[in-house]
Amino acid sequence: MRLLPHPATEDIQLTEVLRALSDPVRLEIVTRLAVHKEMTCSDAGDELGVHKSTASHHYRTLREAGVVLTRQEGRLKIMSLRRDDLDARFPGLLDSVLSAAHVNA
Amino acid sequence: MRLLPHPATEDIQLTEVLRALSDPVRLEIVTRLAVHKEMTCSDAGDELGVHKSTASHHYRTLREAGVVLTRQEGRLKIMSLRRDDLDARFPGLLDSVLSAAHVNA
DNA sequence: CGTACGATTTGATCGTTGTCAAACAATAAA
DNA sequence: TTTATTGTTTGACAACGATCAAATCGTACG
Repeated sequence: MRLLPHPATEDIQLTEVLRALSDPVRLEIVTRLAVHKEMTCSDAGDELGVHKSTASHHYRTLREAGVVLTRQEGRLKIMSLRRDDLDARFPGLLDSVLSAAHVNA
Repeated sequence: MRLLPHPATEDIQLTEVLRALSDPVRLEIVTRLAVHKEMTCSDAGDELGVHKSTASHHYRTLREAGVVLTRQEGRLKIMSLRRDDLDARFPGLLDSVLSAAHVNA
């Protein structure tokens, strides 16, 4: 079970998180992760309406911004929200965004 | 005392607000507005370190996203945060962003 | 009216970004 | 080892965005 490179919690930048969340496709990914806890990239991409390479680009953006954590299991890559890390760094931010996006966070 | 065109509260879009706040210069403007309540564009621009036309572009972006309200008094334009509108539409969002930006909201 | 002031607009430049398509890589399964 | 599955990477392209400089606009004041 490998982990892809992620920024440390203290290196997560507010403007980068906001930027990552400001794209509709990425916000959709995040709201789904809020509901399903974990998702494979394949599942996430199925209903996004963009090419898989585009989806992959968004996964990377979210990961590099520190919003999601990605681990590899077999040939699957599994994403999850970095809830605790984000809450520690920017208290209340993720919750308010999720509730603003009509997700029962 | 004239008002410039602004989006109605119900037309404020989450992704546009996040996008507006994701630029360091604009986030700086917003954090100053959180402290000073009202600012002329001239005052705001003085310490931003960008050309006044660049600053003007950011004012417009914030206004069109529904983050700030701009009114004209004489030859001054005065900006203020749309706190109530943003709170009504996206409860807690602005506060969490401001506190994340180290502002005693 | 002419001048100064405050701010926007326009034009140019340069980097970034969202997108698709096609090629590639890595892992699992037959 | 061949094949299928899962994602990533690369390349190309169009759109956007941040920036500065110069011109412009609107308002107030001599």
